[in-house]
Amino acid sequence: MKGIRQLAESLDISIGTVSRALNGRPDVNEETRLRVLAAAEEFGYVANQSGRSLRKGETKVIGLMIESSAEAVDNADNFFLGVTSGLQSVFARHKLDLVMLPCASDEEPHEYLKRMVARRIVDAMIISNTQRIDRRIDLLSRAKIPFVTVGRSLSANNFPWIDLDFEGVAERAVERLVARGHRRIAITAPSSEVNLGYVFVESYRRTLERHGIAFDPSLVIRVKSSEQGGYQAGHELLLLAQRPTAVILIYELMAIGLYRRLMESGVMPGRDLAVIGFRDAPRARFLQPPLSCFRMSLYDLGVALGQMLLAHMPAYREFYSNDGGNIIWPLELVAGESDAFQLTEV
Amino acid sequence: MKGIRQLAESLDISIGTVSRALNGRPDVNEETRLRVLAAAEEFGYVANQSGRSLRKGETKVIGLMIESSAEAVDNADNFFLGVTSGLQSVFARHKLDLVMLPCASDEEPHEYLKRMVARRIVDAMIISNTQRIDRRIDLLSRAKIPFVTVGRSLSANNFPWIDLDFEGVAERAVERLVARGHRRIAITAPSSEVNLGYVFVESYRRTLERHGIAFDPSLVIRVKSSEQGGYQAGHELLLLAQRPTAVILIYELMAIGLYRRLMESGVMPGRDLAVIGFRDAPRARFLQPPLSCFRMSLYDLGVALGQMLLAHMPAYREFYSNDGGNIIWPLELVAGESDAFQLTEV
DNA sequence: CTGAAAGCGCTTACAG
DNA sequence: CTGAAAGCGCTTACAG
Repeated sequence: MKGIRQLAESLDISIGTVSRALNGRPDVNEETRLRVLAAAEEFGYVANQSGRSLRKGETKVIGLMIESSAEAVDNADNFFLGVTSGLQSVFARHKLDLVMLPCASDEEPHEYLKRMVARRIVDAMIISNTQRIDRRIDLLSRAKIPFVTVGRSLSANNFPWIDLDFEGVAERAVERLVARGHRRIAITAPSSEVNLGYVFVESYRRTLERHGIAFDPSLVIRVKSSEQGGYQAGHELLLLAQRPTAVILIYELMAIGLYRRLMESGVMPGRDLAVIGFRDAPRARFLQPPLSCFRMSLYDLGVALGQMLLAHMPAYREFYSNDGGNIIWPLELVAGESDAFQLTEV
Repeated sequence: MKGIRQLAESLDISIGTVSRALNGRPDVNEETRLRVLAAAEEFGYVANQSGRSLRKGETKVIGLMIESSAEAVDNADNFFLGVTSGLQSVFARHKLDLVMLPCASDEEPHEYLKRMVARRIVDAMIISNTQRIDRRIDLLSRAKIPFVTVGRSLSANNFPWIDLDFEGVAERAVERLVARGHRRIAITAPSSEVNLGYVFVESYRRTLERHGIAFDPSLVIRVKSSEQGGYQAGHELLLLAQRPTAVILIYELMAIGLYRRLMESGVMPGRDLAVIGFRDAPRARFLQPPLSCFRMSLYDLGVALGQMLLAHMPAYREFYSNDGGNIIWPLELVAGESDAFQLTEV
């Protein structure tokens, strides 16, 4: 079986009728439709996507761009795989397929996206890992490709995004530690220009100042967002002249490396140093003492991203209310034991 | 800028010449080519993939099918992200793009693949998680879509595959444990029909028997290949009337759950029970005592998969020798301390 | 309700 | 070296 032509020939009707029958158009005799459907099923015929796309100007494919850097691999981040399920549950309603587009680490993300967009492989894009200045946002805006980002950026002031509540997490983490008597609280920040780092540290700073604690730049530890980065952070913490009594992590897997480095020096998390992590991750659950961190549903985030994206696509917007609001995605505190001690005055 | 027609118009030449210039055909005046290239760059023109695919009958896209089940998400497996880099390094040489096709957990993998193949979104496929009987292999063979699998299967006797050396791992693990005096060695096996489970257990059985140790079905513990599965395995081990002195795990993350369950009962891995894991994973490196396990390069595996696939594609086979040989991918032992004790007679 | 025909954006023999 | 034209597989006005 090749194409619609062969199928039509075998049924002795025109390709137009076959197409209409297959696409559920109302102006087809019911008996004809049944014959066509049966034959298509028998021959395993499915419309060639290229022909269809060329004619309709749409591909019915949505792309999710991810970065497959060595760092991402080492981190073994399940973030996007988790989000994927939620996205698909929304897209499936409209027979849209999701493909993940991995940008190789040796390719510039902007160039990669440009190529994907120009080739018109997808109708819309979801991008993530937004940088403070992110040219991809201009690119997509100018190309008029519907898109939504995971993460804010300064690059444009009006585009659809959903971002995790980094402010809220930093604020609540600081509050929690201050309530337990901590005044010297360190924080980790990513060494890259990813936007969330700025948001996170800024909220930390504001919350500290609200409590009359001066912001000390030496307590902002810039490391990679990885297990290794956590180890490095532990190392740097221990070297500080006046050691902090607490540390807030920006990335869940850092806790693993941090714990290890601390324990190597006989410093016990949850007893000698309070630790609060970011997102609850299955892999971090084994930590002893259990890590205090924040939890969210990746699936629900995927659903929200999918709906927001469709609300911005002409063909689907009727089904989704676009209130124009971007979303700060809330996270729920999971109290562990890594910060469960009251600091006694030294 | 829309299509080739507009670009040709702006240059006042025919679309045929533009196409030839852009595609590096030799029969184009060098000056003309330069003008075309400059204009294309300026307008950000890139050939529409649908038009191109339709005409050429190829998409220049390779698909990597992955399964985004809840289990896969929880496991946070970086396996495919790691392989991706290697694949891309090969594909980039031929301007082929890689897309990851996530099959939703509520869709039957065979149906999903059928749809992807029929729509002709990709020129070739890489599939994984091969089952003992896997209809996807017949599907791809019949559709004449070039493909390569990660994992063997009984479904066909001649198709290109690369599989991890499960035999070798099981064999060496058993040898190692026997050499340390163990006779009662348990093994975990996946509860699904995934082919590797059969290979793994069969090799374990053969090696035991070679050492005169009878195979005891009660020591084959069927659990999910996940952290939770490891916990469950630990639980079942402890319940066995005659407790084994060693256990071999089929999946790296199981070690995390296993350790936890054992420690809850005061059973210390590496002292009270020998443990050997499968693949070395960044996340498992924190385990105390360090896990004895096996190591491999995901990147190199990706390169090998990419090359094997291209050797089976008419358009690229000239560049790659296809010796028809499938590959059993070797893993290297990383000796930890989880099995570093000699069993003394009880 | 159905058929014949146009055309989506490309690439490539074929002429010249 | 270049242009004009055919045609890849579809969908969809347009006639009837």
